[in-house]
Amino acid sequence: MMNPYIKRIKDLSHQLDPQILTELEGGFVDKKFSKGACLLRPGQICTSHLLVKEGVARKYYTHNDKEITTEIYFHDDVAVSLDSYIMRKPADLYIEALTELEVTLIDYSQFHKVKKKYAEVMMLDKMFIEYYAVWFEQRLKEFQTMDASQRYLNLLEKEPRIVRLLPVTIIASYLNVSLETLSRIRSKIASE
Amino acid sequence: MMNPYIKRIKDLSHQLDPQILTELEGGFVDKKFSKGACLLRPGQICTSHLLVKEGVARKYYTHNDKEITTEIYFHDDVAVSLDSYIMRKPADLYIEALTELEVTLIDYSQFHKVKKKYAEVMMLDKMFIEYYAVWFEQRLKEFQTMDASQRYLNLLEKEPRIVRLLPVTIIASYLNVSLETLSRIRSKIASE
DNA sequence: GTGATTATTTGACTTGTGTCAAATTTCTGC
DNA sequence: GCAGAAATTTGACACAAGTCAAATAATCAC
Repeated sequence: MMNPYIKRIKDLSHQLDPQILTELEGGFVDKKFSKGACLLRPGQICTSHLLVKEGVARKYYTHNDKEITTEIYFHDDVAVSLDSYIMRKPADLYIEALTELEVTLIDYSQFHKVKKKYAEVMMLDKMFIEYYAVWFEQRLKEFQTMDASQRYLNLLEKEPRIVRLLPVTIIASYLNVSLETLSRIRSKIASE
Repeated sequence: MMNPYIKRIKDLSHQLDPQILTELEGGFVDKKFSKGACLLRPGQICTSHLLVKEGVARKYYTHNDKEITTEIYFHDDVAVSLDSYIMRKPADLYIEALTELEVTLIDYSQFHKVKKKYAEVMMLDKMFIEYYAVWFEQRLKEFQTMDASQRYLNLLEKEPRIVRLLPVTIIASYLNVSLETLSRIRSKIASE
């Protein structure tokens, strides 16, 4: 189920020296958000990674009053506006709690210090971003090669939790189709 | 013109210790390709970065016999199949010379050795991938929010060299529209 | 230059998907 | 359980963009 590269990152991070882990955890803060709460909004600078412990969140931006959902986070996923985080500039998107949500905030500056000190942490961070880039490349390919139905079926196969747990509005905005089109796709599939 | 983040990466790489530069260059090999030559094809493992010194190249994949161009490289751009390179698995795309081409191959294993030895090189590599991820995110956004004409106008503004120097076939496949549609878009713009 | 090939444009038609509006179903609070 | 709100479905229509085919323009070999 889990991507093998993500698995490798996890395995390696569990093998880190306890001393390093302690230093890393010095920059961790646990926080709870209620459903609908906004963890990041346009104009704010994203100064931490958000590690989801419990609940579901999403990242989205708006364009012509339409919401476009770009990522959906479940347990153990990491939410961050990479653009805002690395360039240290204001974000142009929202990160929102879709349910009651518990996250661990991994503060930029503490994480940065530990990365500078320990090459293996820098390496893990690099691996995380590599995975992120490959994920984006894959997702772009899906938009370039699949029509709406194919994207839906693909999502159903690769991310069944999204289809199972989230309202049509969110699923549609993640697939970048209108509510109505998604509804028609589903009824067509059901009638086959 | 140049992206500020890319500029920062370049500046930092010019400030590297001469000793490090020498070690890095130990893994460099210059190579020439003739127009139409293939630098990488599906099934091969991408074991180096290709730094373009002279000429133009592109990356593309095929889907239902249609070519989809994902990146176009000019002087100083770096071509690599990230997926194949980091996972060390066979590529599923082509990298092709669009003109007579001169590149510097940066070999994986030598580069890897130097990265392990010098944290600043690892850092630069990480910054490169961060940029790549942000670039992909941006490109995905373009496909999600712009129609064919907007994508063309956007390309004209952001990457005029592509529009100016390359045949319609390539431009169309980079914009993910048909030849005919691109042709109509251009004539419509010309008539305004 | 001339003919042959290739690239580009134009035309006619089809289709996927969006939009707006209305109907229906599901969810909520009380 | 019921009223009202919200979410989802269905219908009618419009339009962007694809496809196939033919015409025209540009390029190349000799």
